Amino acid sequence: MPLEIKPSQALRLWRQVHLDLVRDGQADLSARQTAILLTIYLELPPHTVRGLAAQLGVTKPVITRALDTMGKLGLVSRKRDDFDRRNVVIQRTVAGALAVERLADLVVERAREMGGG
Amino acid sequence: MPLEIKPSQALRLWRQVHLDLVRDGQADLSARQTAILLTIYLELPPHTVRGLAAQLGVTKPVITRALDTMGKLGLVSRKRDDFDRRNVVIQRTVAGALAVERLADLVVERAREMGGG
DNA sequence: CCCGATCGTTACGGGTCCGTATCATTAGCC
DNA sequence: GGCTAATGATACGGACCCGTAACGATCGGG
Repeated sequence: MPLEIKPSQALRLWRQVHLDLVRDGQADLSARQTAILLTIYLELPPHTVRGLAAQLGVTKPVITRALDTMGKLGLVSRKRDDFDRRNVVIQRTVAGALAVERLADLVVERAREMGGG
Repeated sequence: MPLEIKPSQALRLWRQVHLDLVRDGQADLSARQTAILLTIYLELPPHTVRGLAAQLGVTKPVITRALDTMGKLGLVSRKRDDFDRRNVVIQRTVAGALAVERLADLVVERAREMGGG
């Protein structure tokens, strides 16, 4: 039961949601940061810097910096792993979950408004 | 004939497409840049700095800088308006059109892979 | 114990972007 | 011509991000 969508619809949806994000004055997340955020909130824990770097195909400092920024925004938090103290476990936050939920609603609503074609 | 999509589908689609963009090593466009690019390629010309700034709800320097960056990437180009030489007309490019088309195909394909739920 | 391997972080030099304020150029009108 | 209004570009100080390289902390096996 695949999701049917035409190229022109896809582009209009993509544009409209990005317009909404910009106009809402939300944090202007890059593609990398968005991918990291959604991976944390959609994939099963635990999440580590190493694992995220591998999934995204980027270096570890990229993840560290993104977590720094999103941490300041309250979207994620970090905690040392007590079983292997070299690891850092990335945790979800209430604010992050809310932001993700709002994004989902935004996409759903804008999709609903997309006429056929 | 609205486009039906569930919140969980929307999030998975959003994540997967962003993952693809990151992994393809493409230019890591911000939400603002994406909104600008798609507006130029989806809305009817002519496009001006002023008009784009108004549509996005941002200041003019934001548009100027974004056009600088995308110009270097070959995604857009600028030309002075011969009828009113204060204006700058933003033009599409072959590379830009290709990039937009690739994005559309990416979204369509990833949507097709989204199972129900 | 110690030493190599692995973890996440930090340092560095360079680039981009931000918002505000200012600028040069052009248009339009008297 | 001179004035105002409008356009897009630029200057500024500050913040963020990049990739590479190095770092301290920790684990685990000999």
